[in-house]
Amino acid sequence: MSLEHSTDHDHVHLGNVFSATCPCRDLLDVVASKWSALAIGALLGGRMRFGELQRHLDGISPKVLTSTLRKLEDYGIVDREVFAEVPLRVEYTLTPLGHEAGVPLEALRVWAESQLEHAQRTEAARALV
Amino acid sequence: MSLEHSTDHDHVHLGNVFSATCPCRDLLDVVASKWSALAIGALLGGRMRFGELQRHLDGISPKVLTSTLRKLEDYGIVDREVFAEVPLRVEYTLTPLGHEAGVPLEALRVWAESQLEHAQRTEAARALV
DNA sequence: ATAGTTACTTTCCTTAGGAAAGCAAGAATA
DNA sequence: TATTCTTGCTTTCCTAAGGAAAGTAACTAT
Repeated sequence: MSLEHSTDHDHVHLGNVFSATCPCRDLLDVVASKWSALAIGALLGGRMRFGELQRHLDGISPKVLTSTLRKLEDYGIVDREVFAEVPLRVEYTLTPLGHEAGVPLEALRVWAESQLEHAQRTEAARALV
Repeated sequence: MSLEHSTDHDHVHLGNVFSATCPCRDLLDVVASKWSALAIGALLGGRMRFGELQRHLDGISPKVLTSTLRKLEDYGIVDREVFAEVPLRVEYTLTPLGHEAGVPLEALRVWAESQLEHAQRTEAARALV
């Protein structure tokens, strides 16, 4: 209840996403996207290879998957491991930061899935226009 | 623990965001974006006029704000009210659905803001390349 | 007649998203 | 030896979305 004593569990608010120049705005931008949310969601289940991710994220092109994973890697959300085998094996995992981001993203995913009926209704509404 | 008896509190999983053709994929796409997250976050504080939102969402152009709000309106996440005054007044509010979406989005925002240090580190790392 | 207010729209340009095809590096097969 | 197969990409091309700047409509106040 008190703001006076903070513990290790408290996340200190250093930034403001509403400010255009705050670095945390970029972080939000990277994470708040359809493909990032799905990639992180998939990786919550454990490490995955490029091809596995591509099959899991139905409809993604290899180009977009690459750029999505690279951006997440740049921001320390996923980790990329290359195994010099033949055929080549590349595995992606979530970093601790990625796991943290995964919690609200998972909740968003669950929410979206639970709203199917509503989505169908609005789709029908738009079809009438 | 059991999946046998569901109550009114249970959200039924009707969809799968990982499937490209599932309507809930579109819903996720609309909501999982920088500007949508910020607009919904701002509106969690109560109704707002167009100009207020524009000032609150630092860096957004009126064109992008309009298209963001229109999309959210189409999906039943925000409500738009026009008051025939002079000068014109238009107010935006969250629908119940919007409030639901706001919960995980707020958590994502808080997470992004708490990770400022990390964002600065990665920014510094990229600057070295 | 001019300026001010609000909520946009329009134009133009750049960036991101998406489909399709190509590529590199070996291993296995014919 | 040549072809095929696998994986993890990259490249090219095109369209859609994002962003900056200026313009517009409608009415009030000066």
